[in-house]
Amino acid sequence: MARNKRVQDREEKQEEIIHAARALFLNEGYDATSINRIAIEVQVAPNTIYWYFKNKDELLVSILNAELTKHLNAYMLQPTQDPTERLIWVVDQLQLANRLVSTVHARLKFSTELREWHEQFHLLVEGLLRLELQKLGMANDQIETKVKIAVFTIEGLLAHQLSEQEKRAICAALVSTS
Amino acid sequence: MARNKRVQDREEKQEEIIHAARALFLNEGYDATSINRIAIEVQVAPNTIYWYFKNKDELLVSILNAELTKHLNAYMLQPTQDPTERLIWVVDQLQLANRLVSTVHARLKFSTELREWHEQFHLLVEGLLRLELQKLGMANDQIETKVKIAVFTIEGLLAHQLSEQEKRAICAALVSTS
DNA sequence: ACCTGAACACCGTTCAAGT
DNA sequence: ACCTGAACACCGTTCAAGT
Repeated sequence: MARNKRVQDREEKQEEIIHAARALFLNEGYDATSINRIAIEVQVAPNTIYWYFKNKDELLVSILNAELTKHLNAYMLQPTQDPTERLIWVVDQLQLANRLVSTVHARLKFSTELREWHEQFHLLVEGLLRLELQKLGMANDQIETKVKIAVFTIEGLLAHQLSEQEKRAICAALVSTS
Repeated sequence: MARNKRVQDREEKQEEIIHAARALFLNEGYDATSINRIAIEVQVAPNTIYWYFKNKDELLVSILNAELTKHLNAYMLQPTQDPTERLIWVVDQLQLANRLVSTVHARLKFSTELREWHEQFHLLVEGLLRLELQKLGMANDQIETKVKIAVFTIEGLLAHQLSEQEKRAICAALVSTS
């Protein structure tokens, strides 16, 4: 059917743009990557990007959703049961996407779509953390505060490069039930 | 002396620009405040700003230094000895300058001067926190990790608006010695 | 439906010229 | 020393026009 063919093409092209933009955002940064630069990579005119995405921030959100799906899958399939190691694993994964993470925070004030995505992401991470802390048998009245401290600390770990040793000590402290 | 007179004038004009820019950065935000807008406020041509400050980020650093001096003074004069209350006080002060704080983080990647200022600021805050935790008699091998968690959590508190209740619970947990 | 050339409005910053 | 008019290079985005 012509209808389906077209939809297929559109999605392929969208993914092509997402893929190119993702690489550029990670390597050069969001601000340093002009729409023009992405367009060159995909071999179209700059304004063609706007046929597939409402604007630069929505393109970013599309990239983030693709990344999230990918990593969430890996998280679920993780073998380790040790909570400290699981937390370190998450931090390491986020570290690799560090540039995207800080871009999200930097652009919160410019895009409501991004703000919504960010809020969803926070709720998701908090939910996963809550589960881990419950599994450890932490008292319920402590959990909410600990979860928030943990989430903020993870963000801090990403924003400020610490040594491997400091990172591990912090992660261990975050999941300690004392 | 003509020499001194001139220096005086220059500093006055600089402070005038700092004062105007501070208000605009706080009310409208750094990005939303064009150099042109500041120039209008001070009644000069846009490029005149560059006679007094190397660029927009250096103007920001000047504003930050003025703020820091002011608040550091108030911190030292604070009457309360309760560590939780002292911490909440700091968070509240930073909350009021919230827009400046997030601007600093957003612009770290664009300005080395700002990066240096930010690092100094972190060292200062960590130092003050370390002192507070030592006063509480916390074990030395725990302090470094706790200090880092506290600093990151404070940043998180500023970035994400929480309720008064949550804020207090978190601050209390940060200075708990258990 | 998809793509483009040309333009728009705006930005921080620079430079040569004035006093 | 201090200030300015005019320009530069660049940005994300829009619009009318093409196929």
